[in-house]
Order: sequence, then C-alpha cells, then structure tokens
Amino acid sequence: MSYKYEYPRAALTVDCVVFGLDEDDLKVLLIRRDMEPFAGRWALPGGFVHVDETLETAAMRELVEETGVQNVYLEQLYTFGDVERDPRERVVSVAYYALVKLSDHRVQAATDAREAAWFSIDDTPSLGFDHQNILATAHERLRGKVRYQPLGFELLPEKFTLRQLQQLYETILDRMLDKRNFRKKILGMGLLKELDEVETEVAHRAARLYRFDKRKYERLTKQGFNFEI
Amino acid sequence: MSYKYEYPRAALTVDCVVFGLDEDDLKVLLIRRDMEPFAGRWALPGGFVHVDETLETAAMRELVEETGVQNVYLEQLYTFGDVERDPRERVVSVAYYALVKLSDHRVQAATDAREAAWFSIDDTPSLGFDHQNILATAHERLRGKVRYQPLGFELLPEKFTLRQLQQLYETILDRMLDKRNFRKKILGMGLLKELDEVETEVAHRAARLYRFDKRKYERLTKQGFNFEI
DNA sequence: CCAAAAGTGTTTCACGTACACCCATGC
DNA sequence: GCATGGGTGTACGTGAAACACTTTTGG
Repeated sequence: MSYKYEYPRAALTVDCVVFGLDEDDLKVLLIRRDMEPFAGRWALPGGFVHVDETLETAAMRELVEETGVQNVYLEQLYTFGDVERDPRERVVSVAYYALVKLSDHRVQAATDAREAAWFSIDDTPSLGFDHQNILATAHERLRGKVRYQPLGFELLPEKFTLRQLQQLYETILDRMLDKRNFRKKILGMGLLKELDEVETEVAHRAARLYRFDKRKYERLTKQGFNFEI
Repeated sequence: MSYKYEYPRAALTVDCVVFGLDEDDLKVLLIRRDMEPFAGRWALPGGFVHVDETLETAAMRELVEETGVQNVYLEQLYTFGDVERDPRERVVSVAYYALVKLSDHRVQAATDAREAAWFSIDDTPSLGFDHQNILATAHERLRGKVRYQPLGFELLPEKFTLRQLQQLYETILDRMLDKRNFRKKILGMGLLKELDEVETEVAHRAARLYRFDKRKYERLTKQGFNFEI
C-alpha cells in the first residue's frame, strides 16, 4: 500500500473479446474466473493495465497470459466506464476485440493452467461484470465492420476456399449470399491470389485455394479503393 | 495525499473535440491552457474524471466548465493510452467528440473566464499533448460517419435550408455534390419535414426551411432502413 | 432590370440481384 | 454410378451520375 495520490483514482483494466470461426459457427473465447468477484463464473479475458505499458500491450499481454493466444488482429472497441460496473471499486475498462485463426489456436487455449474455452456466440454462459454488454457491443461492431474492411481474412487460415469465405460472411452477417454473385464480386476486386493448390481430404471435387493479397489491398486503399461486400 | 493503492495507477482524463459548422467552414473549439504543462498553448477542452462519475458525465461537465457548451451531441471516440502522452505522469485519456449548433454556441464560448475560441479545422494552432492526433482521429471519424448516420443535423439549426444541408456535406466530405441529385436523394428518404417557412434576410429568392424528423428516422431504422448520403 | 440563388426532369450507365445447370472427384 | 459440392453466364431492374434552364425575389 505505497502509492499515494491526492484524489481517488479509478482502476484501469483491459478486456478482450476474442472471436474465432469454426466452420459456420462464430465463437468467442472465455475464461473461468478463479477469484472473487464472480469466482467460478465465465468472463472475458482481461486484467489490470500496468502503469508502464500501453493499452494495446496490456491487452496482448493478458491474452497470452490467460489464454495463450498470440499474434492476432487486435483493435480497440470501446471504453466502459459505468460507476458500478465492478462491485469492488471504480474500474474503467478499455475493451478490445481480437480475430484469430481458430485452426491455429484451438489447442493452445486449452493448455493454459486457467480454464479457457470457446463458446458459440449465440450460446454463451452468463458472464460476470458487464461482460455480456461488452460482448454484444463487439459482436455488433464485427457485423458492421466486416462488410467494409477485410477483417474476415483474419478469421480464416492463410489459404482458404471461396466457399469458406462465403460461409464466413453468411455466418457473421447472418444471411445467405448467392454463390455466383459472391464470387463475381470478391474476385472482381482482384484482392485474392489464386493458388496452384486445392483443398484436400474432401469426399468430392476439391476446391481451389486462395490467399488474400494484403499488399495489394493497402496499395489500392491509398488510391481511394473501398472494400465492400 | 491520502488515497493509497497497492500498485501505481494511471490518471484518467477525458478530452473533447467539439465541432461546429460556420457557413462552409468546419470549426473546432479549443481552450488556452493556463497551467503547466503546455501553459499558454491551445488544447482540447478536458480534464480529470472524478471517481464517482461516468466518462460521459465527466466529458459533459468539463465542456460546461471550460467552454459553457451544453446540451450537445456527444459520442465516445477512442481511448488514448500511450505511456508518454503526458509529460507529468501516466495519463490515459478517453476522447469524445461533440457536435454543436454553432448559432447557439457562438457567444457562450467566449463569455467564460478561460479563453476559448473556434478555429477552422484546417488552420489550428499547434496543440499540446497528443491533441493534434486526437483531433485528426475525430475529424476522420466524423467524415466517415456522417455519410451513414444523420449526424449532420446536429451541426445545423433546427430549421435549415437544403442548401445549408448540402453545403454541410460538401464541407465535411470535402467534395462538391450535384444539387438536383442531392435533393432527390435526401427528400426521397422522407426524413425532412417541409415547413411553411422560408429563410429571411437574404438578397434573393428565399429558400424553404426544413426540419429533420428524428422520430421517423428512429422508426424506420428499427425496420431496417439505413441512412446514406 | 439585374444579380443571385431556388427549384425542377430526363437520359445514361453501372452495378446489384435473381436464377439453373454441368462438371469433377471420392467412395 | 452416385452423391456431393465446385464452378460458371445472362437477363432485368434499380439506383447513381451527368447535365441546363426557368423562376422568384430583393435591391
């Protein structure tokens, strides 16, 4: 108890909403709390911001510590500052959302000492604090932003089929898309590099694999191009 | 010096980017600092968050205290948390942006004891802290959002002409719009109520006045309507 | 009567949308 | 050979964009 201030100060935390895509199921990574308050309840990974680290650094650090998740797309979501959002004391939380390639992270999340698990976004347990609210805000942001920014590729493996990509949009936007129109539009942007590979281990004709050309996207963006599905 | 904590804590502030529209000039409200650091320099209005008030409350309180601005559209922008952004100590700032009807606030801002003034967005003085960065972020957000949400009306008087509205979009989006197409589109949405009044004190044919029908907008939004210019 | 801005329709083109069949592959 | 999904083109309608002149009013 050795840090003193003239006025009382709110504590500052970060919380992370980690999204992953499992076939046609949007999932979120939760941890089970081992301390009060809300001990035993599921919650978003997160924790206190150290005084000598940036907010983004804190978010990444907590993600690694609590879930093993690393090297992911991370973006600030919103800052939640209701006075009573934490029963202990005044805590302001800067929320982030992360997009991970589930194929890379399926195992790691389970190997940590703390209990971490993926839940379908529509079937989450009751969460502590105002985390239900944070989760809903993140979901809404993802739905809104995925149409205008190439976020979706962060949820897929490096190499993917057009069907996977279409399914991603159908899952997140929650509506069916026409196959021919979808392919016309996405290929018409010229941002997908067609690979000389096809998917394997499927019991039917194998689909061609593509890779997102991030360099080209950045180049076009500077020239006024706008991504849109 | 009486509040003690086990770990050091960042201080928490709010900063506000207040936009106003003066004819065809987008302006921002700045205050001149009377204390170190950056004493004498211009900066965004803002200040420390009290431990018993929400972030939004703090932003509104600081706005009133420092500029006299009241009853404005206020929205959270982003939280800035670089470690060295304040030379005194670690300070995390939650930034908000506000849209005001300049006609209502032109006088008040100047009557406060502290010096406050409106600057053209493209001609601001050098700002203290990372406020130049916050300002740029807010400007970008406004430009991006004004096309998809009826934010613009917050910058105009209750009653306005179509010319004023078009000029608003031209100013914020920084490109010319076709008069006939603009009118067709905006009137086609059915969100403007045509009044039985015309502008006064102009040296030519007076234009009809309109009012934005917020109720109708909210009703349509629930039915899936999307505002777009 | 002149200056200044208000107000008004039509044509063209691009793009979104709807829609159905053959093909390649693994079992 | 059959089940499964991969891959492909066209027709139609809607909406965006380009574009110029007449009307009203105040001075």
